[in-house]
Amino acid sequence: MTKKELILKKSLELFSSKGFKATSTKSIADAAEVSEGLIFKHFKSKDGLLSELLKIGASKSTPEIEKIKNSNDPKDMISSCIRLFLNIKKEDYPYWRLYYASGFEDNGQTIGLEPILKKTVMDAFKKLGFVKKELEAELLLNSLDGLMIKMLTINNYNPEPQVNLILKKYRLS
Amino acid sequence: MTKKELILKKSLELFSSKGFKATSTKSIADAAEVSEGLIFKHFKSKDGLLSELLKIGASKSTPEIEKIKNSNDPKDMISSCIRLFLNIKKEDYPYWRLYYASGFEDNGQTIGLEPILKKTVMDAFKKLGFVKKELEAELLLNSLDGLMIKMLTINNYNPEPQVNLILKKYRLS
Amino acid sequence: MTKKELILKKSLELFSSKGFKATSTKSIADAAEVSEGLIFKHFKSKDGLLSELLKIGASKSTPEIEKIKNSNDPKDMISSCIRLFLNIKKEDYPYWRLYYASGFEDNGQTIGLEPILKKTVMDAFKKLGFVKKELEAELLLNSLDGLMIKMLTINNYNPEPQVNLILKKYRLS
Amino acid sequence: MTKKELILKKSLELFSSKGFKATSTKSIADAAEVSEGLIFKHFKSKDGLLSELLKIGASKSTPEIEKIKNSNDPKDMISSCIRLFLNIKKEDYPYWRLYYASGFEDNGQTIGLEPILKKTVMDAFKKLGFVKKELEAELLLNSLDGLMIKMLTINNYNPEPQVNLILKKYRLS
DNA sequence: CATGAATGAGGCTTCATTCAT
DNA sequence: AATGAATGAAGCCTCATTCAT
Repeated sequence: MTKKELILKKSLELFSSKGFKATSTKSIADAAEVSEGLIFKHFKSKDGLLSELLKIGASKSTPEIEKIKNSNDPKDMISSCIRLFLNIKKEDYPYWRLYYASGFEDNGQTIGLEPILKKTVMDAFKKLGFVKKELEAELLLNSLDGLMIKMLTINNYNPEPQVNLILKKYRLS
Repeated sequence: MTKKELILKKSLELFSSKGFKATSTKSIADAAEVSEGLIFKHFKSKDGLLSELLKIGASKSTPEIEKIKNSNDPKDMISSCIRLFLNIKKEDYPYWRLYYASGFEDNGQTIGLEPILKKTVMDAFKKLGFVKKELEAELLLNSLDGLMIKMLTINNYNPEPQVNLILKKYRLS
Repeated sequence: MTKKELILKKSLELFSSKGFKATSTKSIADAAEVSEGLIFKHFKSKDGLLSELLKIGASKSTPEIEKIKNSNDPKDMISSCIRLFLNIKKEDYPYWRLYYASGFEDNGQTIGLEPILKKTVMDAFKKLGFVKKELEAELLLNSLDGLMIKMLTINNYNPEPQVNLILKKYRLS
Repeated sequence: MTKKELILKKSLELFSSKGFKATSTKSIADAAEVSEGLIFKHFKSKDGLLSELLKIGASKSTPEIEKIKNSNDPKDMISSCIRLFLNIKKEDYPYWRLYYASGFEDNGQTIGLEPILKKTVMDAFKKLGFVKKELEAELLLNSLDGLMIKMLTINNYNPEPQVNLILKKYRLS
């Protein structure tokens, strides 16, 4: 692992566990066993480091989400959205935690899964003949956001039972 | 309004909109048109101010939640939980935003409605004959957490349509 | 005990144990169970309180020292100086501690027993026929200063053996 | 002289002349023509700076004291202890002033030469056949403490006459 | 690429002091 | 005489960032 990668790894962990503001560049440097100056050589600023982290995280989840979007069968699509959670790797939790926390730090941004999945889910509900497709999409995503937050916050939380229950409610299991 | 109350009011606004860490005690003092020292005379420390804020907020929502808990009919109880959101006053949004954000700041705490309502909702589902009462309670609360976050994050978000949809899903409307 | 006396008592204790600078007016007020404002009503400033304390302390030891100075027999005089220590009351230790500490706080002041007793002791040595009366006086006072510091610093230190030894050295016992 | 050394030098001067508490880190930074932050980069805290200073000072006097301790002849040993004072360099006065003042700041610590020299001096008196060796050692060290304080407190004080007088009293000159 | 010394702005907190009551 | 709310300056310390090496 290069020093740059080490900085990315450790800063993600720290930002996601203690918060962006509460994490000092010094503590990142210490955790990555790297000089403080190097962080700025690589990322220009603390904000630059955060952006990079969010970009990398987003790009990691993109392919999986693309796959969902390209699904033809609306039932499959919704089912995949719900199952998505079971496939998130433990190592990617810090990224998601950071993603959700960032939504809270500055007010006014959209938060959660909506900007990522709303359009897709709405389309699926439309194809399935739901009239109030937007409301339905929102409800599903809200439930999933709630679940996600629990996963990210509680140690060793197992989302499977909830996922199954949700699938059953939508008669997808 | 006393100066102490002014500090409480302005700090709640600032903490909830910019985050606890990102809000300086100086900025609170300026907003409340008060000397910085006074904050510490009244609340000992910045953390002390936060605690006070959370305590006050919690005590505000307590009576309403007590009322729900004392309801005898389980259908009423669940229905009240869901409708709860329609009754949250705009002026109390900052408190709730702070409450949710605090859950994120330090990892490991429980977050959201679960510590407040889980037992109550579980009992209601039990009385209604649900087998997987815990899972059902969790699902409902997750949905409501997702909704809550949207309410708190998006300006002028109207929760009523979602509330109605959820009520319909549980055949409570 | 009036509130003014309480302030004097508690501030003496605190100044002498923690130092003048390290003692806040708040801590004095707390210890004396009195409002902070009252300290300033009575003594104008923290420095004023210190002066008052030193003045009171000095006036307490004055009569005993006057008595020594008025002694006719030089042997008695020196002997009394040395025995002085055995008569200092436990309750007056804080004052003496403050007196010695004050000598250290700002550089350049004379410190210790010299300003109080030098002339007296010198006269006695002169009457006893010592040639180097000044040096002898200084030596005696230095020894007594060293002893005094030990008394004031070490808990339950008993100065009697040292006093007796010094008396013997000067053939006064 | 590196900036770190400059900080050490100036802080020693200031602490010893105005007292630890009464010296602000800002005033040290100004005196050393250095940013305030640098003090904390190098010494972690104001207390850390004080410790460092005391450590350095102690290590400076150690070799001379070791030499005394290793002396075989008890007369030489005591004589060296007394003469010690004549060899203290003017530049080391601030350190010694700090050392004595620190003993006063927090109550309960031992103060002065006792922790440094008592055992050595006692051994010497024992070898010389003194019965009350402990009392004698204490008396000598008390006298020397008194002398030391005068040296450190009074500008351009010359300890030589006192040193000679003490040597004579112990028949060592 | 990498370091570590150095900075200056700003953060939280404490302090002596004032003043209306 | 006594309080306690209030202040503003100052104190210690942390921070993100820069720069010479």
